[in-house]
Amino acid sequence: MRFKRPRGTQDIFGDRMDRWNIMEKRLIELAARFGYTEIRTPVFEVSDLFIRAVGEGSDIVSKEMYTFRDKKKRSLTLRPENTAPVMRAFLENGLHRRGGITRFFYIGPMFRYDRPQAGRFRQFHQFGVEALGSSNPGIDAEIIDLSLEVYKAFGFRGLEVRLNSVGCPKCRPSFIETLQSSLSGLGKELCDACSERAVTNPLRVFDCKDCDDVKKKLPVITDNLCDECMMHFKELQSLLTDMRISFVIDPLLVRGLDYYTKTAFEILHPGAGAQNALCGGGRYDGLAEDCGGPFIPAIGFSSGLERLLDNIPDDALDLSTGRKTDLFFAVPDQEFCAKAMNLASELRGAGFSIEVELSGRAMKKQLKTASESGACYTLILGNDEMEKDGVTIKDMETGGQVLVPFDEVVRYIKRGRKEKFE
RNA sequence: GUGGACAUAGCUCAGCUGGUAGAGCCCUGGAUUGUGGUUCCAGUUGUCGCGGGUUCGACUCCCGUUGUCCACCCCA
Repeated sequence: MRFKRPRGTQDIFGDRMDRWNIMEKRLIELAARFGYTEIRTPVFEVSDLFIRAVGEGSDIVSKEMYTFRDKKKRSLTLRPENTAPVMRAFLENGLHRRGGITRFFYIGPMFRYDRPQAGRFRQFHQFGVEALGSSNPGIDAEIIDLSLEVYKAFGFRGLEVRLNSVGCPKCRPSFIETLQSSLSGLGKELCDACSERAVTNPLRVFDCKDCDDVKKKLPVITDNLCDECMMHFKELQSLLTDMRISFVIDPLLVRGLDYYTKTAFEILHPGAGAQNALCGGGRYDGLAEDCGGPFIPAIGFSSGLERLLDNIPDDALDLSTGRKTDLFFAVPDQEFCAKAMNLASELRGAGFSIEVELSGRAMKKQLKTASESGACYTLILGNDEMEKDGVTIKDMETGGQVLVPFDEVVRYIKRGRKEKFE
């Protein structure tokens, strides 16, 4: 074969497709239970949206975007994340004029030109939630609660909520300054990578795994918050405590996207390897203004669905309930296909699902396929049956079979419905 | 973008220090001339990822390339 799927992409079908469908259905139900409605935005946007929102210095923008030009030379980008597009849609459609809180969820593919690895793809899928229009810490708590419910719904245990506040434009710049000066005083105690980070993106030093000793000497953001951020942070903590949601304050948690303010959180799944962050989120009070809109405080999170699906405990997602077809139609003589298909549509009209075997293969194979399809009854239409104006109906559990006249087939199957299909 | 491992039949894999490929599953046919989920028999599996080099000869060694996996950067 000449063609292969592009690097970091995947074909989803069969059992895995079933699992995806079950997972998505459950996510949508859960979001609805919290009053979130779905929003679908384009998979590509004007490149500037991401450059402005996510931040020019971020890795996402500097090396991971799928950017291309269309025939009018406009620069477009396959969305690497969906918070900025949702905010763009919110503003563009004038939804902020409705007032109150707007709650959206989304589910769909995202694209990042990154090196594929366990739980990481170039086209991947995210489920995410955005609540726009409130700076109340209560909505932060709601979002964290919702994100945890997602994983509970799939049988996860032992999850850990990491919580931090990354400040706001009032307090973060001065913190970064003190951080930088304290970093420059450390000189060679820093690893090579961190020496660079100290200049380009000092907050990222907190992510370094080699510089643990150094980190203890650094100032901590939660000690340097302005009054407003501090109060927000404290209120959120007490709300979470009231809601019996346990969390770990992690002053080293910094998010890679520029738009985050105040609350930042992650949900960790210990034992998932390097890709143990199942979901990340936070508040982005400045994003609406960055996009040229009014001040709209907002918070959200997004969850990587491949990571979710691959980490679901084995016993938690039951696939055995989904019978594919009720009935199977074996047709040993292909000349009778038309008659079989007519009967099949009659049965479909009566609400049954039925698969018609049109390959003309040996009976043995047809029955084998019937067996694997999980059908309760197999209808057989060949020479013998045609001569008697009926079809053979075989009960796949008992193996017994009877000849049923054509005009009684639907009634016969319906009679069996009670025990077989309910 | 960096480092490491790997790449053989549709799938899972074997193939020792170079002599041009094998098993299981699947699939097809038969025992059962139209009857499955259990047997038994037989058969088809293939540019040994791609390109180049060394060699009388390369799946095997060397180089490059593409892809996969793992880790880093970063992130979901």
